[in-house]
Amino acid sequence: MSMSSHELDAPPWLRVESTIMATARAIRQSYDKRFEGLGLNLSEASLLAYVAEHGSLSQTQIAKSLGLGRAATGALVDALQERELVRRETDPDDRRVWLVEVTIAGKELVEQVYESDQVLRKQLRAGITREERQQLAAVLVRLGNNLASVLAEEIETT
Amino acid sequence: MSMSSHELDAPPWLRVESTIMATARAIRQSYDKRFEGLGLNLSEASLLAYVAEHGSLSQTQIAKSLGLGRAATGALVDALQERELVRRETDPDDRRVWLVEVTIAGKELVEQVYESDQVLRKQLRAGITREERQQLAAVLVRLGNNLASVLAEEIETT
DNA sequence: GCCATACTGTATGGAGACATACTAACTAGG
DNA sequence: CCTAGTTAGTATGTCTCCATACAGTATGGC
Repeated sequence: MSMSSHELDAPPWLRVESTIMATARAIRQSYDKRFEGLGLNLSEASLLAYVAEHGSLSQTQIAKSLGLGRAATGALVDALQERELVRRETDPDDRRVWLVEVTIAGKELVEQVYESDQVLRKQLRAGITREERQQLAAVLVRLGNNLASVLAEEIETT
Repeated sequence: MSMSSHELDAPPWLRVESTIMATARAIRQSYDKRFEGLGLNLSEASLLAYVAEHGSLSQTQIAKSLGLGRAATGALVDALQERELVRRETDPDDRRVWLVEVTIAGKELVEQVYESDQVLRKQLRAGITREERQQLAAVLVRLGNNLASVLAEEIETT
């Protein structure tokens, strides 16, 4: 609602931050809505698609690849497992590990995830060139790196 | 360690979304950390600075300007009021309304907020030109508009 | 004046993620 | 061996926000 036009009259740091934040939230909302018919949210769909593509993976590997914590990843796997879209196999080489795999039903669902995604992506990209998208990503990554060093610095002796 | 943060190997939609999301979270974290010494988080600092600049405002006005919901705004005002950085005055013209004002102590703190912000902003902007920042904002806004129409469309059964 | 409607602020419950701490299990040094 | 340190997954508490529902108040049509 309040996301459409960003005429926030807020202090500058908040303006930047909240624009990014609001955009992120909106993307999540759009995808959640789009995937709703499939009974998935964005995170679940992402996990499912990722595992479908890369096969048997430990939860820690998944967490790292998806940029989530291990706890959050475990919860997602729980949810997907309950719907039998995914199953956990024991790792013969390491008894601590669950190897996560997509079931047949899961693979079928992934197809629909891809379709839904393509429709939505097209809408989101309207009026934004490929070049702009790439620049957006590049700047965000640099910003992320700056943030990482700021946070790291803060820990070391300040 | 967390330097190489973003080599996400995730599905494309998640890559875009999670980059934005992660960046937003990191910004929030950085500011929270920076404001920690002042006993504030980003949202509280923003609210405080905003009210300090614009004077007596209702919570709804503040919520709108800061891009938050009314409930969240009320909670922030509660927290700031408890520390006596802000006080609520009744509106003589409308008994539903609280007019929020910054106390003397609050105004002093705002000065420090500005200082902290300037230091951090400089670090975040390292290696990013003004032009790039403006483009970033512009693209985000367009993306936000696309998202808004997608969400709206979804409701109107177009 | 009286009523329907709209708006302010609050309470509550839920979503989604993180940080921390814990158990079980692996691994390397002696 | 066996102990210390590390890692995988889980449990718990917290944070920040949203959505919804509610009570009190305002406002405009009649």
